[in-house]
Amino acid sequence: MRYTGLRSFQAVAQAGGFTAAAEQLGVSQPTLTAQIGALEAEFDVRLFHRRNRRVELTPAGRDLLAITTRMFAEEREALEFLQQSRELRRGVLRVGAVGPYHVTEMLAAFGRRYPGVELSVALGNSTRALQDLRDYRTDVAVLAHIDEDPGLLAVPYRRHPVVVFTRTDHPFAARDAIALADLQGERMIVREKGSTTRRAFEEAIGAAGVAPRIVMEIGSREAIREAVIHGLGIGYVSAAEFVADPVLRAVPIADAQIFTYAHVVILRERADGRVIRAFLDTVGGMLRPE
Amino acid sequence: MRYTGLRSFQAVAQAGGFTAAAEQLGVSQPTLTAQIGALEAEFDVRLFHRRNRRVELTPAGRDLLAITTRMFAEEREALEFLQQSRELRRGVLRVGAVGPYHVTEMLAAFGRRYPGVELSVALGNSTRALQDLRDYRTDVAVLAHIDEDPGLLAVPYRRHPVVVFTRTDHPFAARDAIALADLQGERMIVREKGSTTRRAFEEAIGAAGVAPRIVMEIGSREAIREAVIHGLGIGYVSAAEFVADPVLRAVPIADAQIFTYAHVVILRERADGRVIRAFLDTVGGMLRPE
DNA sequence: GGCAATCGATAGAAATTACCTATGCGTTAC
DNA sequence: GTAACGCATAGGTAATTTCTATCGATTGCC
Repeated sequence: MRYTGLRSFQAVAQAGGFTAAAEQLGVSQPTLTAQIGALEAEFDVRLFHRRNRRVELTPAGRDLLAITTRMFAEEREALEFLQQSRELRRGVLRVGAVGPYHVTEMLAAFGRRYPGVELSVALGNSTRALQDLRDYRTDVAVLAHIDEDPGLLAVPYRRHPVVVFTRTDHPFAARDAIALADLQGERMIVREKGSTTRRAFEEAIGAAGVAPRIVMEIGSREAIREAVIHGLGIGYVSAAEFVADPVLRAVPIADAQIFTYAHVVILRERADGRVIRAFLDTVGGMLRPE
Repeated sequence: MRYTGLRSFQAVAQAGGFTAAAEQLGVSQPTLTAQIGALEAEFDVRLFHRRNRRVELTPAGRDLLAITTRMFAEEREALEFLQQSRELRRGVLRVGAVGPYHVTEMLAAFGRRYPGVELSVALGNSTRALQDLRDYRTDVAVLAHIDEDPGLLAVPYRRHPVVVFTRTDHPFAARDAIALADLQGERMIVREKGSTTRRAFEEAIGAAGVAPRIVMEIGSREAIREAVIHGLGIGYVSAAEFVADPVLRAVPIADAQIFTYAHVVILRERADGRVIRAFLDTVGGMLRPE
């Protein structure tokens, strides 16, 4: 009652009459008569003088109007906020990712489409990214890794071939491509166990029966790159993550389909969230598995 | 729906849970589930993460909460205002009067009883006072005059004898009282036609068959006083309105009951107004005819 | 000066909304 | 492992809101 009464009061006060307010409010005039009557009766306060055919605010009504005007301004703001949220003219999208490679591209596209939505990116390893996702600290994760958790939904975004890279003084550096078999006995520096790239690579050489000579295992892309630059051996990396250098050369592997995949991962239970849907939709138009 | 939904949202957000909010709000928990569910469905926005057995605001929820908090603060203020109006801890009382004689006394008593109510007095002639009353510019009028208008309600407040006043060098000045008959042939200065005092006075001398000699008719108490001071004749005035002066002397009339009455006048249609009722009630305790 | 139009009040009924009880499912705590 | 806790669901009830029809009164127009 209190809300409806105040709303009717506000409308009548602003419209300057019951009939006008009723039209403006989309209700019938007796409704307003009843509601304002109830309000006045409950608090035993006259809010309007019904002077003949005209209504006029009492002093108490004037004071009340000042308050309700502010109140309904806030209400409008709340509804406007919700409306804008629905239309994604505002909101927040928080993304966790292991590297800036793909996520920047995705967020650029999303940002163009929904300029009102605030974007935030948390970079970290895949474990952290997944934990943030599960804890609702992020809405989306961009990962290579695929967790078999049924609570997760992973959408393949893009795949990249794994390439070998060497110093320019290595024989491979002169070639357009190599064959997997060429790696037999090669001194290689590899990623740590658990690396998605390593898993894909080892699967391929295992299937081909090729056995490079592993000289070092390092848990960092950047560190491997340094090691290769210093001539400790050759390395491999996802083509998307290869950083050019004057003394380095990336060489494709011709006869093997070794890929790493970038996935967009969300919580299945949040798949119907509006911002998340919009993000997947935006990203969906960018799918281009190499 | 919108209001109830927002109220439920506000309660859950502040209480930190549906059950706690339900208790605090005096409704059942499913009510809140339904209402917030409806709100979220209507705008397709998640406001809370229902994470296991705990609820947590989403970013959108946090933004909305900031708005609704302000909104409900305004609502509380509005209800508080109405509550205070009911208890007359605030409000306005506007009084119209012809002179400050009685109204000051009444307002002092009213002000002591209802310190929160703002008081205002408009002094003027009785015509103006009545017009202000009819136009709702004042709530109460304090008048001598009684209008026979059925729309008015006049409460007698106090009555005052009409006294004769003279210069101190006039024979009457030495007497404790005079009789009506003593006025026969006296040079008198009288009020204008329509004056309540004049009507009461003439009624009395008419009944007694006494005929003073009217030397002047003036439409102002102050002007009559000046005229008497200058020796143009003797005057009469309501005892309550007599202003002392070294050269003036007021003399009661022993054998006549000539009175003027102070009335508290209100519009009958507003007799049930809270402030007006309170005023009449306060004044009622002060009734003391004479 | 009379008639039509306008505005708010009233009465009674209909539709929508808000709300409750009972219960289920999953998690947390002892 | 069991009990307690917290939110979701289902179905029904109570309360509020709102409607239509009509009246009474005033204002404006001709």
